[in-house]
Order: sequence, then C-alpha cells, then structure tokens
Amino acid sequence: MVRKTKEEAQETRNLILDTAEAVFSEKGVSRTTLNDIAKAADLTRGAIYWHFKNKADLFDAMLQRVILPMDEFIATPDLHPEQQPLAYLRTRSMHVVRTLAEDPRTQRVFDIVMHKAEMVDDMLPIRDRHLEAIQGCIQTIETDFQAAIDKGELPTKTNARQAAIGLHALIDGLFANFVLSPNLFDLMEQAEFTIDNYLNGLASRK
Amino acid sequence: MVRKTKEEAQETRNLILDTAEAVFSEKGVSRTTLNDIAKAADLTRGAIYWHFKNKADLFDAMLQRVILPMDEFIATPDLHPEQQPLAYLRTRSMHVVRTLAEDPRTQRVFDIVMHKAEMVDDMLPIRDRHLEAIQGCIQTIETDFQAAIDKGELPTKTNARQAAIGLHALIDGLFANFVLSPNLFDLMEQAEFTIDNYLNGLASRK
DNA sequence: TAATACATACATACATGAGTGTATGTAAAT
DNA sequence: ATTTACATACACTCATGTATGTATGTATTA
Repeated sequence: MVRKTKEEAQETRNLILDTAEAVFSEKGVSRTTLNDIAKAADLTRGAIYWHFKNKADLFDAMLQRVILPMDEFIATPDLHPEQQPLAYLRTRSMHVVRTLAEDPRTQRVFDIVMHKAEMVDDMLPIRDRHLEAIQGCIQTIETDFQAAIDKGELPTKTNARQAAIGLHALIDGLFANFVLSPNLFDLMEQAEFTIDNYLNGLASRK
Repeated sequence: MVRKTKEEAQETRNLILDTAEAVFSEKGVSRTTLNDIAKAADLTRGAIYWHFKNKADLFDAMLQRVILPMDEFIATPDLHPEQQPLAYLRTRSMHVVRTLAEDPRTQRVFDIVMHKAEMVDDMLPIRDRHLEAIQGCIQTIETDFQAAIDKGELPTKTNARQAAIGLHALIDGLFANFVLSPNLFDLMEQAEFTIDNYLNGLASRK
C-alpha cells in the first residue's frame, strides 16, 4: 500500500481521527501510544506524523471536530428581540443537550475530555480554551437572564450572573454524569425536567 | 539517613502522600513519575515502594484520606424523623459543600480526580467505587425527597429519583467548575443560592 | 542488662521495555 | 521531475520493577 490521491489522504486523516477517538476512549489519552492508534487504523506511525505534529496536535484536531460546532452554537449572539427570553434560553439549552444525547461521537469526546484526559502541560492550551468557552457560555446565559429580568419574566432582584453560573453548572453536571454512566438516566428527559425546574424556581422566587 | 522509629515512618508515609498530592496536582497523575514525588519529598523511590505497592496504590491511598470521610458523611443513614426532610437535606448538602469550600486538600484532590487523572486500566476500580458512591449518594437524596413528598413538603407527583439525580448533578457541576477555576465564583454563596433555588423550584411546581 | 538476632525503613544499583522523534526509503500522483 | 503520502529503521530517553545493600530499631534470650 502506498501513495494516495488527495481525497484518499483526507480519508486517511479522518480515519486516524476516528480511530484516535476510539482508542483514547478505551485506554485514556496518556496511555495510548501513537502506535496503538496506527495499528488500530491499519497504518504506521509514519502516517500519523505526516498528518499531525504529535499526540497533542492529534488530540486537539479530534476535539475541534466536536467542540467547534457546539461552541459556535452556544456563542451565537443572543436572542431574537421578539421572543420571550426565558423560553428562548430554554430552547437553546435543550438544543445543546440534544446534540450530546443524539450524537455518539460527541458523547465519546466529552467522555474523553471529562474522564480520560489530563489537562496539564501540552494540554494546558486546550484547557484554557475550554475555560474561555465556559466563560463565554456563562456570559451568554447571563445576558439572556438579564433580558428576562428586563422583560419582567424574572424578579427584579434576580442576580443574573449567579443564575447563569448555576444553570451552566447544572447542565455541565448532567453531561458529566451522563457520559460517566449513560444508562443511569435518560439525558433528554432528565435535562428537560431539571432545567425546567431550575428556571421555574428562578421565576417563582419570593 | 537511615532507619526510623515507627512514628517517624508514619510521618514519612504522610509526607509522601502530601507530596504526591502536590505533584499530581501540578503535572497530572500519568505524567508524574514516582521519582518526581520522591525527589520533591527529599526521598528516593525506595521509600515509596516500601510504603506503597505502586503508583496506583499510592494514588488510591491519597484519595482515601479525603474521600472516605466525605462518603461516610453522605451515606449516614438518613434523617431524624422529627426534622423537616427538605430542610435537613439542604443542611446536609451545604455541609458537603462547606467541606470542599474550606479544605484546600479536598479541593486539590477533587481537582486531581476530576481534571488530572485518567480513569482507565488500574484506575478502573477507583472509578467503579466512585460510581458506586454516586449511586449511593443519589439513593440517599432520593430517600430524603420521598420523605419530603410523604410529609407534604413536595407535590405528590414529584419524581423523587429524577429530583435526586438533578440535585446531585447540580452540586457535582458546581464542584467541577469551582475546582477548575476557583476564582470564578464564591462556592458557598453560589451553592446556597443554586440549591435553594432548585429546591424552591421543586416545592412550587404547578 | 547486655549481647545477639531479626525485622524495618529506607537508599542504591541494575535490567528491561516502551514510546518518541527523526531520518530515510519509496512508489505513486501531479 | 518533483512532491506527496505514507512505511521502515534507528537512536535516544526515561520510567518501572526488582534486587540488593545497609544502618538502625526492636524483641529475645541469657
């Protein structure tokens, strides 16, 4: 087996990424060797080193396939002014949940990031981007909450930032527990209940 | 320097555990060498291999110092019958939060487990115990919620298990985000608000 | 109570394997 | 003819586990 056309090379690259996902998920990032991935993909390390700089670079590329679309959606500037802020926030939250609930690839990658990767050294830039994404996400939610307050959907004294951090932690916790043991509960059902309950609690505060 | 008395040996063991905490926290579990820990503690690998079987054993011992007391508290059989179930659950939840908020060692270990360790291979038994702890925790909360329902503090139609999973995810998410970036929010304040809001939402359901 | 024997608490040394990065080879595509 | 997309080969480091050394504590015995 030898040299390929450009499209075939692209397929090889995707194969490497897919395989990396599977092997990372099985053995954890630090314990998987580039040779493990190569062998599982019926290639050699040469192929991997051709397409990626090293393991961190490969890991990063694997992440981007999943994280980028999700981040972009979360960061889409905020709400259509004619909509009800709270309902809109709820819809957007459930959309993110649905993405995870329905896409096994997203589940695997989240599981890898949350439970099978150590965020240190060469992974630190990735962790930093993750942190920024969290901050952006919270900021977006906070803006939505503030709009809800301004439109009278929430009590005036509501602390939008606090509420936002709470909602984010809630969804984050659900994600973490779900990928940790997917058959513990039904994600969509549980998320719908929990998010509704949280928002309901905000609206009905004394 | 050579052989020590039994108490001094115990001190050495604790020193190793303390140092492991620090180094794991800095470099991640898989990237820290037993030699790293030994050097940081002004010892040699010989000392570590005397006190522990290997790195996984050392890691486990480090965990137990923090996790055991916490698990025990959570699993304490449930509520004094004369108390209000919801208030009691709230108190217990905040107690756990306070443990994390006030003890830097607990924070470090949680951070290591959540973000700096890969739960695979020899760590799998640890992950399994963690999973069991989660299940037990949820079960305890569920029992409390059921008691609250029985005493009329929550609507009859409340799904106690769903509510329990939600509360657990909420606290777990708060913990994860807090240890990830401790200055993003004040844990006690945020937890008090968020938990209250969640319970309040449960009680005021249509 | 002092001498002796054994166990303890480490340090040191060694053998081994494994993973990484790079250099080089090579056949096909362009 | 040159570049591409890999495979192969090599050199190097480094972590692990174990084996061994050793000085001191501790129990035993006389």
